[in-house]
Amino acid sequence: MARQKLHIDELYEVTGKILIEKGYAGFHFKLVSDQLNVSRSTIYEYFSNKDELIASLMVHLMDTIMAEYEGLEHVETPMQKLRHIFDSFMKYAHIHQILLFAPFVNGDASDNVKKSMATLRQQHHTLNRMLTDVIEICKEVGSIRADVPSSLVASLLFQAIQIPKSRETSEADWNSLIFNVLLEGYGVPNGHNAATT
Amino acid sequence: MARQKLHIDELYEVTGKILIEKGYAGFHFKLVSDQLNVSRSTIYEYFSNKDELIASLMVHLMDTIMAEYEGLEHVETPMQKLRHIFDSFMKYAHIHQILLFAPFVNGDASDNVKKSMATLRQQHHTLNRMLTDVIEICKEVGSIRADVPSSLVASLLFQAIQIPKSRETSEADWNSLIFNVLLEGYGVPNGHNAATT
Amino acid sequence: MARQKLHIDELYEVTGKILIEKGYAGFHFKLVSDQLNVSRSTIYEYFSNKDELIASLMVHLMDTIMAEYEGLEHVETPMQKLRHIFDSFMKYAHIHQILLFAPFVNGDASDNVKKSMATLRQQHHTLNRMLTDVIEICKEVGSIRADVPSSLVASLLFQAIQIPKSRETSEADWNSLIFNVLLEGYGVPNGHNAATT
Amino acid sequence: MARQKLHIDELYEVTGKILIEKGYAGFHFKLVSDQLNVSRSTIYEYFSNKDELIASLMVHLMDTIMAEYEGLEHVETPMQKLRHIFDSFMKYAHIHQILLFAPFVNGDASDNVKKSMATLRQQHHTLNRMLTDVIEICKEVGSIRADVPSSLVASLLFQAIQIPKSRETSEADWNSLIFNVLLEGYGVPNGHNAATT
DNA sequence: AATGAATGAGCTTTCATTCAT
DNA sequence: CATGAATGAAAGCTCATTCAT
Repeated sequence: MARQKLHIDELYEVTGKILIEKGYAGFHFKLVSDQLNVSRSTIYEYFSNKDELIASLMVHLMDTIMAEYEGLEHVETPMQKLRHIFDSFMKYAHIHQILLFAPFVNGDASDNVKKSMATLRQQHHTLNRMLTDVIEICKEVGSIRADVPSSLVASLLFQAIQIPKSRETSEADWNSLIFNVLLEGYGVPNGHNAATT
Repeated sequence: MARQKLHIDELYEVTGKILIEKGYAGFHFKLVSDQLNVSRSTIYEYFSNKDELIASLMVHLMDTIMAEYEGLEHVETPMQKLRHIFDSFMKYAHIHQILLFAPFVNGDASDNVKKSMATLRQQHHTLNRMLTDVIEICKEVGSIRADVPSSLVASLLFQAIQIPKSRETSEADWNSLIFNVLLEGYGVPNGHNAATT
Repeated sequence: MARQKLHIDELYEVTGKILIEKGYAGFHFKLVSDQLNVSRSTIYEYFSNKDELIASLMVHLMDTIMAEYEGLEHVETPMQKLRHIFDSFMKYAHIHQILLFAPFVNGDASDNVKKSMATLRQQHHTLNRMLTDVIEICKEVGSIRADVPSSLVASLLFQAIQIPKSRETSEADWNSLIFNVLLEGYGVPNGHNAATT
Repeated sequence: MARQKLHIDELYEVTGKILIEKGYAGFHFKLVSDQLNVSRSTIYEYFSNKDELIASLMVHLMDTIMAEYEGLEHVETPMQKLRHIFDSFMKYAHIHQILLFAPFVNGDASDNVKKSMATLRQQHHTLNRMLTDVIEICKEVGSIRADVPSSLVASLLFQAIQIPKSRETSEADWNSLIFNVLLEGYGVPNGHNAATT
């Protein structure tokens, strides 16, 4: 077979795709090398083991995500901030799916992995804090019900990444709809909702 | 090693636990046999391969789930029906998590597996239909917003199984809260929700 | 399953059949127990291991064979004796096929096996000697070409057991034909056989 | 263990040897890898399973055999042709022994295996036809007795591969002798063969 | 006697990883 | 850099054999 250049970004792309499709344990170098038309051993020139590749990918993806929140302070209202965060969740839904595999990464694989995962945890924490802070402020200004735990609001917003995309609606409209439904509920105000107890 | 009796219900239990913890590809007979203190080969006396065990477990679990909907017709209002379904989602959240791995089961493993998975798909379809029907009726009687696609409502209700349980609140209260938040939204009616565009 | 009596003769029969069909290494207790509708472990009540069963079967079969030669001394001419031996080869062709697996039997399996195999070798040797003796006498009386090694004649006679049975001819006729062809050749006397060099 | 190069021809050689010694079911990769001083897994780099290796070997061997019959049309008399075929049987006796295991190959193992076995059956059929045709022609020209079924003649010629080699005679002489004995019989013409009934 | 259930040994196969070129 | 080839560890699976009932 003719020699094939390995491009890291392609490697990352394929790795992410396989992770989503097959799960963490279902990820194998063979699947990657087959799709990139390179030899399995070539990947080892760049990453010394499976977990290093995945951890490195995660850090890379997390960077993409964090970049979204650079100018967040300048966004006007807290609810607009929340919306911004939600939009970025939806925009990078696939990335968040991948990051969900973080707990599976074997940190003992190497020091590099350990470091990557530490960074990742750090950033994940930052992100979480940012979201919770915004939610708390929303509550303070009276935009979000005080009787709903912030963690629940955060959960609902985050889990929206798993909602299947609509094929009839544009992505923007679909996201708006979901955000709105979470905010206002799918119930009809003053409707026949007797079961709410 | 002293001979150890293998109980199918324990086997099922451990299998489900490992599936949730490690994912489909991360499931191995060794993990099971270690936890049950039996020999790996003993499991093969009952299930001739991984997929047969998992498929069999899924059918078993699905039966449990379907039993929940026996008396559903007698529930009074559609919204109460919806609540009933939601409650059973939450009650069997762990089961639904396991059933999410159904697409990974290798149907070619054996005819038994093929049959099990067919049954499963059938029941899954029935369940889906039931839920959608209830939602549609809720819309008709004016309990659920007509502008929200039923599939989205279904998604939100179903994905609630992934929300981490609260440690401060009783399960019943927690479920009520979630159901209520989905219905009425976490936003404050007539609050400062300018970002809803 | 209802308890099933295990009859040794059935066990022998099935064992022989499987040996012929699958070869020595392809023989498994599971195949036997399935065909006899008994439990695998039941066989161990009679034979303490695989090789013991097979060795025992072989001794049993060899006895059947040897019985054929009881009255051989009273047969008139040496060629008639040869024919008698040949007929018994053909009659017990399937048995001889089974006995061909003798070299595969693992004598270390147990002392019983060792003894059985020793008996077997002894009888095999006796049989061989008997055949060779008859051939030698045939040569002496001028019935068999002196220029053909007795071992070759023996080989040809014995290997006839592998010739597929004819479906058009009765077994007796078929055997006569083969014996005759071995004796007189399939060539036409004084025919165009220039390649015989 | 130091790394050891695996040569396909050695692999084929050892595979054939083990097949003859242990039979089809008695063939294991471990036996092979032990004899070649390579790791068992190394063999899987070349053949993805037992049957693929064996099927591949058989195709390879069959090619060797078929090459023998390239110039057969130019051989003068039919009896010389027959002799040519017989000689090649004897020359490649060990190959024919191996090919006898073809019915045991598990075609379901993979598509490659299926294809190989189809090729093999095809060639086997060609070979069979060739032999039968020559025999029929021999009959027509009066070299072979018309009262002997061609299938029997073919059987006798083919089964000669199982006759143990003589240690006292050269291979050429031994083959000539066998061919001659089959043609003319081991009986003495006009001798005391009263048992021929 | 006959059986169901359990086990270990050993074979099959996959895959991360190493190494010489 | 990229590769082909080799390897060991571990998972998948089969089967002879044991044991309590």
